[in-house]
Amino acid sequence: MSGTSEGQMERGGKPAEVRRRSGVGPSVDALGQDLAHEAWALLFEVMHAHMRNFPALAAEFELSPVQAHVVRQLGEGPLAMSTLATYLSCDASNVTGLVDRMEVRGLVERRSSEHDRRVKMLVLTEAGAALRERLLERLAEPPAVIANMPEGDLKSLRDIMRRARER
Amino acid sequence: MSGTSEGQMERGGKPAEVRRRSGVGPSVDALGQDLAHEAWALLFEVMHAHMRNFPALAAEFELSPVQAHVVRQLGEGPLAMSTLATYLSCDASNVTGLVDRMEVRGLVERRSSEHDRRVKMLVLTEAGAALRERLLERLAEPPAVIANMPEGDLKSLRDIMRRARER
DNA sequence: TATTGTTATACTCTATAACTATA
DNA sequence: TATAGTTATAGAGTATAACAATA
Repeated sequence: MSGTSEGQMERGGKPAEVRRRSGVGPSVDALGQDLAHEAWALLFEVMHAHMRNFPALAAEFELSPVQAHVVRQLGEGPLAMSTLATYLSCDASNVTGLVDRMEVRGLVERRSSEHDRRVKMLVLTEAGAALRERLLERLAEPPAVIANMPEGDLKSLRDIMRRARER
Repeated sequence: MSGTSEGQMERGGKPAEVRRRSGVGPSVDALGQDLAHEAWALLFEVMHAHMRNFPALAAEFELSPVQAHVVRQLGEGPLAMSTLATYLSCDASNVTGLVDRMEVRGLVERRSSEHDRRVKMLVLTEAGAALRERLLERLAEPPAVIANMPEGDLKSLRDIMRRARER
């Protein structure tokens, strides 16, 4: 469930254009454009192009996009199936088949929890961990749009995102 | 249950930092971290949570993620099926079923091209265009991580992304 | 009774290959 | 022959519902 989505529904309320010019809410610049909206639109545009490439990136490792996500998550330590389902924002029933396929390929293992015998903990195999290292290095490669930025922009961007993460 | 299961504990580990080899790639700062890599990692982390929410956002309009993408693309004007396949980075055969489902829902129409009768052009119906307007407004809403930024950061971010887009 | 993981079922997205109707 | 779109088929991700084992 997406907890942030309800407060934004417009059921007879004022459309976004009206709010933008009303002077209520965030700062408005000289063009009458909400600054946050503009920055977000630009960021979205830049990130969208890159995110669309993610399936192809995962395929470089013969992983589906979701499998790549799982490999990434699982590096932090053992994870219960149900916890993984929460992280993936999907129903627990899907995790069974997902893990089945990854187990067949020797990437993950199911281990029964000793505390609660209903629970199965997932861990990366040695092969899975090795694959994860390569995947993380590949993910860490900045796309051209970032790599081509001048040093000043990179430093500003880094600092802005550091602050954003702290909030 | 004291210390009985170190190996089974969930999320017990430390975040595995990606180690950067020095001397590889562009400039390296005092920490031995490549600046572009660091900025990219932060941006990726901040954006990742939001991008993962896209299926739920599309579902607010009873669209699959791909259908939402199509509605967005189709606003620019009529599009050949094959061109849409290129934009979606998928095989043309998939577009048939995709458009079938959207046509049944009255969101798009197929129109035979007059120049080349093999080609079918896709256009949004009136209902599809109306849905697109609502979808674009929803997509334009900045997530909390952006909306909560101070004005100075927002302006810097906007300017950096404007420059990046021009390159 | 409630929870964890599984199974069964159905729908969508995706790829490959074979087909059609045009060009 | 080559191209645009379709159909057939298969595999993967997703949701809901019913179920067994365990708590």
